[in-house]
Amino acid sequence: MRNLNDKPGHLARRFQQIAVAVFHAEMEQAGFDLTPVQYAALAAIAAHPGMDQATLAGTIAYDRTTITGVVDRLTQKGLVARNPSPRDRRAHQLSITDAGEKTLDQIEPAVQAAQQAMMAGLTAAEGKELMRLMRKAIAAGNELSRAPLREAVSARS
Amino acid sequence: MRNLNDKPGHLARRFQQIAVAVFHAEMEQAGFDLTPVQYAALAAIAAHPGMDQATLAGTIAYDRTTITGVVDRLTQKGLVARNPSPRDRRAHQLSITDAGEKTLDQIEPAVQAAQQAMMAGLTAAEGKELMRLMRKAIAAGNELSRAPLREAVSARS
DNA sequence: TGCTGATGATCAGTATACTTGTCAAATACG
DNA sequence: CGTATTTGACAAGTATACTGATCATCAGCA
Repeated sequence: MRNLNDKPGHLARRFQQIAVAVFHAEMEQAGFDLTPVQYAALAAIAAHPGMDQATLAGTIAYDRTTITGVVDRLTQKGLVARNPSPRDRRAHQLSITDAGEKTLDQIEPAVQAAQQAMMAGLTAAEGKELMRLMRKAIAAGNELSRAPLREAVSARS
Repeated sequence: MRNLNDKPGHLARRFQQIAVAVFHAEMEQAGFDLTPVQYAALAAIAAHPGMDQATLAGTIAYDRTTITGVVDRLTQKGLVARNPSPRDRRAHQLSITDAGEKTLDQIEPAVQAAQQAMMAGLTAAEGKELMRLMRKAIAAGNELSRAPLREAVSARS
């Protein structure tokens, strides 16, 4: 009988489920209230200030409609500012606030701890191999999800 | 700077995202409207008829509150029956209907195709190794999520 | 028997994720 | 220059997932 443990789909969900739980736990212990998505978005905005929401979505491989809500919550927490773009009146320019910058610095240890905790059962070599295999599988399937990863093209025109 | 591609948390989310998309695509192509969770629940009920919802949740590692909604939808589709348990008036006994059994048979090829498609970028050996590593990491972190996997105790002690 | 704690199910609330559709602005093209 | 297509953002609707709470019932124990 085929067990659930033989299905990559089940294993993927389960691994991600644990990863999210670990992230939340570390974040709470550090005294912050940031979800994995919110962290990824905040870090991406810090790295590419002035990007619009669609570009942000592509950079971290999230759906555009999901990003709307994420940015809403980050704005509400005062970590991100959303301003009209001078170049495209449809778009919003995203930038990180001072509070956002500070938060990003302070949670870095918790983020590192979470990434290690979710690999706790593996040796260092196994962890590396797991990441390599996931990267390879993801690269092959990138276009299959609605939210493929898109390289952030720096401003050109 | 640390790239997203070095974070197991991001890779896990991305891989799962693609896995779900692939599952949906195969399911739709086969003419069915079952989500991954609904499939897992249906298969588990078929394998252990008469189990209650809490046991089901433990068997496929889902949160109990999530299972409530999943069973609702399966019942609405006529694939699963929910009856009061004769032994515990709090509990609901779950069983698969004839339509559920038939559906389960018919979607099997699509499920297999989905499991293969999400590993398409890997060699067979790599796929096996990816599953082994995920299983190992999951085993170590099983208790960290709110919905740990629980062995379904078959009628034996 | 009465009390206490554990358990099964559900609900309320929050946050992802996705589909589909709409709207306005920008861009491409003839 | 005007139209057709694309694009950025959002709204509505569905389905996971989780936290925390409530409620009824069950089981252990004094």
